[in-house]
Amino acid sequence: MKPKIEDVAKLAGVSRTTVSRVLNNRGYISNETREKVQKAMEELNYFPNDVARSLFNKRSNLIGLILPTTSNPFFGELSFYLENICASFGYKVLLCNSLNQIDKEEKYLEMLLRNQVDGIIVGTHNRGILNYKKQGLAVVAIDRYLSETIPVVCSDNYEGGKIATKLLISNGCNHIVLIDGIGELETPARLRRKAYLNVMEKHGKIPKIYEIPGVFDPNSHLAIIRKVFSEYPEVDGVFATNDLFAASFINEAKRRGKNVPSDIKVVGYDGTETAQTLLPELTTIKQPIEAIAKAAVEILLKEIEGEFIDFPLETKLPIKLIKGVTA
Amino acid sequence: MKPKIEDVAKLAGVSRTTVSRVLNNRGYISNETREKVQKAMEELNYFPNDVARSLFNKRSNLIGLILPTTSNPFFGELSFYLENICASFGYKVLLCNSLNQIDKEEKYLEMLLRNQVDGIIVGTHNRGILNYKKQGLAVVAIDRYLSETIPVVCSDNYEGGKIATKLLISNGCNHIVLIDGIGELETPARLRRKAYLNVMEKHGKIPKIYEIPGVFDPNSHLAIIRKVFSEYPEVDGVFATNDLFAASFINEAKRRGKNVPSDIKVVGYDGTETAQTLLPELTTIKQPIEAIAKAAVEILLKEIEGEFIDFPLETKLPIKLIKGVTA
DNA sequence: CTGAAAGCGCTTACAG
DNA sequence: CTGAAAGCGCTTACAG
Repeated sequence: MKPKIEDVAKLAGVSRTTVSRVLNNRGYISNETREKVQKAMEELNYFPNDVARSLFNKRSNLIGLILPTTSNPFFGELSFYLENICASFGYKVLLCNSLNQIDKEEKYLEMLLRNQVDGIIVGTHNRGILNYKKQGLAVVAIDRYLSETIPVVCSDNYEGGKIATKLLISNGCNHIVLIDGIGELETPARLRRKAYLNVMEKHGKIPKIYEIPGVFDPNSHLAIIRKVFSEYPEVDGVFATNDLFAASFINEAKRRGKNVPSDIKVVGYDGTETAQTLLPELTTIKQPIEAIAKAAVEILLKEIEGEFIDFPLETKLPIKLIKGVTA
Repeated sequence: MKPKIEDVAKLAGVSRTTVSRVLNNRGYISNETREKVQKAMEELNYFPNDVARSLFNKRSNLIGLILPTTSNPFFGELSFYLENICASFGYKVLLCNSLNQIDKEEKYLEMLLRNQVDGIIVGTHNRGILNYKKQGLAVVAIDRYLSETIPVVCSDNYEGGKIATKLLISNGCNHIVLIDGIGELETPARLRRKAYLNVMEKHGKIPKIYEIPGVFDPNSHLAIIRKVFSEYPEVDGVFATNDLFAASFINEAKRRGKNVPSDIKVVGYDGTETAQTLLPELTTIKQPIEAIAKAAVEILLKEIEGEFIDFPLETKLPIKLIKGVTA
């Protein structure tokens, strides 16, 4: 049904080898032959079967992308950039939304390996990936330490946490709460918390951390946020480690008749385009999402193309404070 | 390097055929043999090469997903559901962010065909797809009419537009503007506009339509929104065909000292989880994103699995008014 | 119950 | 400059 290389060869009156050669622009072919072949390809509306090519070449030009969920604006934007940048280099992206569930991640991982992906970009917390590094698979992590040999791309989380906390302090807050995701291992994003703790200590203030369990389920934020108000009513500053947490908090504060920023100041994190459009009032730390994507793809391609070891194990990109009105 | 079926066969002391059989659970195999083979597979940490399988089976279990951009919360959430539902049926998703650019769409389309996808889910405006329907490829469109034979899944756009416009009118608005994306052909989403026009006419009100060109670039909203204020200062109601337009409008209104809703009432569209979290005040028409995704995948799989013609050409899912405080 | 052979659609040495 | 042959890693009739 679909034309194959043999059909083209027959129509053009040449061998399959020759057709393959014009397809790949390899070896010598007379112009006459090339034209005959090209005409035949057009006539048949032929395009090559990349599955067959991958099988032979042991190269799929496929990249696996594992992240929690594209529903989240940070990962939605990140996946857009990652995919588009991959496409610009001729790579295709297999999307995996793992919701940070380990069983899902393992299934996705196996799926990607079965599909012979050339590399994997990981934005989830799981450490299971590391088992596969041995298999010679190219891997790059975004904001996650997966193993000593897997390069990481992240933004300057410590600096971001520092700026956010300092801003709240210099704006006169005394009871500053950190609203963070549930305690993941030592991810770079954890440095936001570390910076908060350090700055608080340095200024002689008592830190208070509240952890949201269902990080990617906005409906789960409320219970914890209510706890902040009931347990720590004197709260007058909040550093939320992502903008959705910040928004949920602001919303609940309003519902309780608190004014932001006069009663409570709030700083978020991420600064996605979506959040900036929907909630431009929010003061937040903006991550350079496009730059992160670019760095991640470039490193991964270096790994894939085997350019020795001249890629950095950690790439830290600068963040930026976006001054809104909430802090 | 990577173990292949032959390695397993050798280790287990059987033929490749037999290994394949236990892999696929096909034909008769003695328990003894099966166990030997399974042991060998584990020992070698073997898993099959799906590229080779696809080549033989002429079945890739790959679905192409073409949409404007996962940066946009509607498509971010949609792609999450689509991918997860596909995964639950054993299908993998190749992500394509076309930004509605025709040249990109054509390239993506060719890429998908070369990769032998079993089907394509399309959420972009392009009509080029239709050329390929002949090739026997399964296609389903989300909110787009691509051709007479391609099934469409959408929410009840007309009803949504009607509810939104009526709400503004019943809330006392007299100068209601529609802020819409640039004039695409006859997409189902166009019915939002049609409903607006019909309802306005029925109530003897003058419609005013403003079109935003860079639909997926929030930075481009502002110019048009300013025009609304300068050209039509009496505006007291806005129906925005997506929540980001609505947010941009509200933001500019505030900047101009207008109060929403007392001076101007605003109704948005989409009601994504992200928008509901970041801007819960917004009154909007919520699309049933998960249901749309489910219907789309189910129809596509029916097409792929060739279940005759028992899938509907148009699937219209109900929308819901979310009462916020902006209208 | 098990295996040898052919073939999925390509590409690449190797000859000529 | 061009082609016949072998092979990428699988699976499926067909025999036995």
